[in-house]
Amino acid sequence: MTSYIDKINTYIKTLDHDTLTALQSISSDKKYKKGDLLLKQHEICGKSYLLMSGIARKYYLTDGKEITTELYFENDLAVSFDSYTLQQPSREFIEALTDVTVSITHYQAFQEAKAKYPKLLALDLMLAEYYGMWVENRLFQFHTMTATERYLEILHKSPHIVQTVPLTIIASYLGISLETLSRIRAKV
Amino acid sequence: MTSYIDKINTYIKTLDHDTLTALQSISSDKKYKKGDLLLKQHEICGKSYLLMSGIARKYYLTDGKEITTELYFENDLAVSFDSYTLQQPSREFIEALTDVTVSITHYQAFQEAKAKYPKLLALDLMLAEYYGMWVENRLFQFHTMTATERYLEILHKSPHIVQTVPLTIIASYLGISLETLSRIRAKV
DNA sequence: TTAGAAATTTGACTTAGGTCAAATAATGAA
DNA sequence: TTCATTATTTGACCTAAGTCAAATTTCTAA
Repeated sequence: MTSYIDKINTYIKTLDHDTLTALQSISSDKKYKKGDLLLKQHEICGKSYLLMSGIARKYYLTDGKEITTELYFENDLAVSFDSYTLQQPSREFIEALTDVTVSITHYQAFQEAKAKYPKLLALDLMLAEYYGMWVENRLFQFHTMTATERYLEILHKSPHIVQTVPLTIIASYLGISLETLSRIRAKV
Repeated sequence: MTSYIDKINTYIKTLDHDTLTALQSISSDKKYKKGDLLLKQHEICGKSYLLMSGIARKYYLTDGKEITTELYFENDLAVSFDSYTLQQPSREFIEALTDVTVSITHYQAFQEAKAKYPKLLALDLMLAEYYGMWVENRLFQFHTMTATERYLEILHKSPHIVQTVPLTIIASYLGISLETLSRIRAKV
C-alpha cells in the first residue's frame, strides 16, 4: 500500500503547470503550537491540512474519554473524512501534538478547482481510495487481531509512532487501556 | 449517510445520454446460484458487481475461520476494495448467500470510460467516498462499542440483516463467537 | 413425513483485557 | 537543582467474551 502513495506522488509530478498553480493558489501555509486544535468537534471540516512538519492526531470523545483515530506525520493529509466529504459537523477533533506547520487547502476552492482541472478530480479519487484502504486495513486489525498483535504491528510497521507519541494516546489508538498497553510492553 | 446514497442516485439521474450508454455498454447481467463464488481469494478483482437481487457477502479466511467483512443486498455494489483499486490479488472472497442477479462492470473498461466521460470519474469518487465513510463507521463501532452494542446497532439500523442472514455469518461480521451472539440475543 | 444435516442454544470453565488504586519514573518550569 | 506535574508501571480484583462439549431446534432432500 506504500506503493499507492508512490503512485499518488508520481501522479502529482505529472500535473501540468496550470493545474499546479491553481492548486497552489488555493493553498496557504500556517503554523500551530503544540496543543492547538486545527479542527474542533461540531465544526464543519472546511479545510484539509497537509502536514509539512510536526505531529498531529485526530480523536473524538465518548463519555469523556478521548479516542485517537489517526496519527499524522510529515506529508500526511489530515481531515475529518466524513465531515469534510459531507460538509457536516465533525465528531472529531484534530490536535497538534507538537508544534506543526501545515499547508491548508479550502474545501470549497478545491471543489471549484476540481471542476476546472479534471486532474485534480482524479487526484481526489486517489486520495479517497488511499484513505479507504487505510481504514479497511485498520478495521481488519480490530476485527481479527489481539491487543498484543496490534501493538506489535505498530511497533514493526510504524516504529516512529511508538518513539514519538505518548502511551496514553497510543493505547486509545489501539483501542486498549493504558495499563494493558504498559503490560504488553513489559513482555515482548 | 443514507443521504449520501441519495446524493449519488440523484447524481446518476443527471448523467447525459452518452455517458449513460457508455456505462451500459461495458456492463452486463449475470446470475449466480446460492453458494457460488463471484470472487475467489488470490484472484484479482477485475469486476464490480452491482446486486440486482439476492444476498451476498465478502469474507476472508484467518487460520481456517471465515470472517465476514460486508453483506450485500439489492443495489449494493460488491468489490474487494483494495484488490479492485490496486488490481492485486484479493484477500477476500465474494459469495452468493442466495441466488443472485448482478450487473457486472469490468474494471479496465470502466477506467477507459472514466477517461472519456469525466462524470464517471466524479461518480467513482463519490462511490469511494461512500465506502470510506462506511468503513470508518464500522471501525468506530469496533473501536468503541461492546459486542451487545454492535448487535443492537445492526438490529436497529439493518434489521434485514438479522432477518435474512444465518447467525454464524452475523457473528463473524460482528467479530464475536456464535455462542456469544446467541447469548446476547437471549437477553434483549 | 421423516431421517439426517445444519443451525442455534445452553452449560461449564478459561482468558484477555478492564478498572481502580497506589507506586515509581520522567519532565519541565522556576 | 528542585519541586510539581505528568507519564508510566505494578498490583489486586472483576467482567466481557472465548472455547469446548453437548443438547435442541430447524431445515431439507428423498
